[in-house]
Amino acid sequence: IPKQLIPQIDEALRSELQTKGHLKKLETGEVMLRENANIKAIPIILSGTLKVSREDQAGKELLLYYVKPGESCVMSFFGGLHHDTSKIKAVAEEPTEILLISTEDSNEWVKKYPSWIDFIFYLYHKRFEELLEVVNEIAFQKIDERIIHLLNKKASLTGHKEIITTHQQIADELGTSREVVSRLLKQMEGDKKIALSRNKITLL
Amino acid sequence: IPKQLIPQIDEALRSELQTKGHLKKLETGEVMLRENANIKAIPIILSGTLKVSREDQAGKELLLYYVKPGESCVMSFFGGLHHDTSKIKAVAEEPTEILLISTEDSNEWVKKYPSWIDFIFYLYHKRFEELLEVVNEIAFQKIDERIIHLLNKKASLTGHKEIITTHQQIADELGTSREVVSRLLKQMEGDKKIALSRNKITLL
DNA sequence: GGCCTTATGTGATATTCGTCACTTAAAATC
DNA sequence: GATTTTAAGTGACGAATATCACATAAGGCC
Repeated sequence: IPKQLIPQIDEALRSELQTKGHLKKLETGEVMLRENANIKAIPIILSGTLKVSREDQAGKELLLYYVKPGESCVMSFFGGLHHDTSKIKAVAEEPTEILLISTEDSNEWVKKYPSWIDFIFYLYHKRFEELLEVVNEIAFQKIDERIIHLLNKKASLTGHKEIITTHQQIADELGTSREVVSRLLKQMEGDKKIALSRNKITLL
Repeated sequence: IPKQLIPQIDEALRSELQTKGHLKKLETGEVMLRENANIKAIPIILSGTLKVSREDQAGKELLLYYVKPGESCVMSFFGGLHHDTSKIKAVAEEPTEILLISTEDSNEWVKKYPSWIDFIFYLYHKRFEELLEVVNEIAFQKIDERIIHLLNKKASLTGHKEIITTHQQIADELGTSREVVSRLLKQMEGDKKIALSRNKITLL
């Protein structure tokens, strides 16, 4: 099933993925990995999107990044190897197909396929940079800027200027409260930056 | 020079580090790597401490983590490979000795020494988890809690209950202002959690 | 079409934090 | 020991955000 999804790996490895990987389909909203869960496998996204977020003790959430087709949740990689528990939560944003790779297989491929190593390194690095972005945002940006940024991210993810979401959801992803988001969105509507309707925000 | 510093690598690689690595000494406060600089080598800390932080456009700073002996600044690893520029700043907290590894050597070792791969993976993972911690802190904790946490971290780093620092420095590391830090510290002193004097904070 | 659920709008108010404008104090230098 | 530099203390104020308490509206469902 995997093809030009992951260009950086070689053919032999690609066919190993085919035979050893275990296909799984997730519904929208289905939780792939919850915090503190044991990590048993490494998922590679075939289609759809995973949303990765962090929660604090009080249950407040914060979006970290999206995992798109051809990518993987790297935390699983090393974590799986060392019987670590997950520090993050991963939820399907839309119907999503993933290929589960056992930690044993991955471990073996590290020895056999240099391109597997490259792939993992690439993902680690990418996620690392994304995390740095998140740090920058929450440390230095005001919530209205963060909302704009999030809306743009969501729009580029789907390719639509219309974003199907609720204010509550945005608030959760930014770790703030619904009222704050509603107020700021209303303000942006006044500034003709967006148009609001129930369950939908349109970028202008 | 390297010895039981990095237990996870094997002897052959250890001697390669000896011969190929280039020793460098940094003074306190000396900048090893600034943001947007080209990455030419991977540093391994032999003694001392590197402080890694992020800056925003306005020049505000934020401490990300400390790099201790036997560890490395992983951003360099992949970044060096792909001629990336640095997203972070690294400064010596105290007189620090580092071993510089060229990206070419590292690249070769990836093929020759499995333990080098393990080492890099381990560091990536560790740094990743630390970054997640930072995200949690700035997203969910109030500044007084973050100050306490920082003081404890500094104390455990040196092994002393007396921390040599200024309020300004703490403010910088947390990305806030000096006045805020002074006020909150004063409050903690009232609560008998710490004792204050010029250039020094003592944990009680 | 009426009812119910869920989403959104909004005022009032409290906290937390950032900023400005100083003062005071400690240490460093001469 | 007087002077200068640097660190710390503090009041006043403003901005950003959080929280509470509702009112209103939009869609789904019977």
